[in-house]
Amino acid sequence: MRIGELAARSGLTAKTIRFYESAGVLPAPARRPSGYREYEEGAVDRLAFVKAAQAAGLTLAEIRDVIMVRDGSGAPCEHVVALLDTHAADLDRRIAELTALRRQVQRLRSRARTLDPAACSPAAVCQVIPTDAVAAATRTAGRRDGQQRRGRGAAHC
Amino acid sequence: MRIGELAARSGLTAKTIRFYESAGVLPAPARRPSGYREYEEGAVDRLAFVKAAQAAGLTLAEIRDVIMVRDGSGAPCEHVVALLDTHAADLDRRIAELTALRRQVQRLRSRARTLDPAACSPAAVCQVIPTDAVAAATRTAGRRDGQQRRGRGAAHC
DNA sequence: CTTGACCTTCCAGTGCAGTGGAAGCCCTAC
DNA sequence: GTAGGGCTTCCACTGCACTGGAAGGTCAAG
Repeated sequence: MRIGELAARSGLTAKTIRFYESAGVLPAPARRPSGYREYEEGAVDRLAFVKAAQAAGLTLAEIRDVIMVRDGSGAPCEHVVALLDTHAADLDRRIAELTALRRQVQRLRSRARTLDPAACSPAAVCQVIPTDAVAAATRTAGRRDGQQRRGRGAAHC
Repeated sequence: MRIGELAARSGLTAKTIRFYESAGVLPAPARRPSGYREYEEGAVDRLAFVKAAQAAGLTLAEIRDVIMVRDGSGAPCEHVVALLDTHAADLDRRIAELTALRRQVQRLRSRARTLDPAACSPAAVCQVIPTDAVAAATRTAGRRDGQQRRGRGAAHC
């Protein structure tokens, strides 16, 4: 089948499928004389796996590694289980961070109700966010290094 | 004071301070004849506010808006409270998503213990991640608006 | 023979908050 | 007069998963 049909059958766009090929999660298919990609049935399953693995929180780079193990030495199950464990730990940490941040926001929000809007001084910009209180609480949490986003789901619609 | 001293006093780098100026969260200071930035004391407070607002989950764009309200019409408290409410709702949503994902990963992980590694077929890549199970669980989950962050990093291999 | 859907490649941009580095000026101490 | 540290600007890059668009080739129907 051509890329358009694969896109329709997998629920992805043709553009995304080409991107997946370049990302190494989908093998480069045969080409027609015209240059058009010609996919076999297996491509649908492969894309289903990619979607399922993404939904389980794996990145494309991780999925690519899993697939390379699969296409090389054999069953990647151990590797996958290790990835799941790592992601579970990441999720626990992130959930704890976000929960702490949520509590902090709630505290600020509640405190705001007790403040006099007129008492807000330009120097502090806004007294609802005191310049000394929050820092410690979320210093570990709201750090901004690695992206995440996971949880995806509605990611591609 | 020059930018190096402000950096030391605020706990940021000079580079970050210049970036904040370009992002509109720190007003452009006076310049010495040499072109060096010359900051007043207030800049320390301003940067403390920016850090506190970031710790409370606000983005630089939101902080810039708050500051523009402050420097314009007056007290931005209402605006800030609205932002806090929005972020609280975002956090609730994201925590729920991540919690659902966490449960799903746990399910896959548990199920993996019952599987025979030899039964893994190349077509499915890896039976630990079934191509039909996960989708529904996180389908409702992550919109891409709220960035997550957090250090995933190549935890595998 | 043309229309239009479909396909190709390549380049660039998105969002977020910075970080890295190059090329070059300023200032003080030795 | 030179060594150094600090400062300036500008551009590019990070991570992640796409998405948009341009310029052009392919193919079947009318």
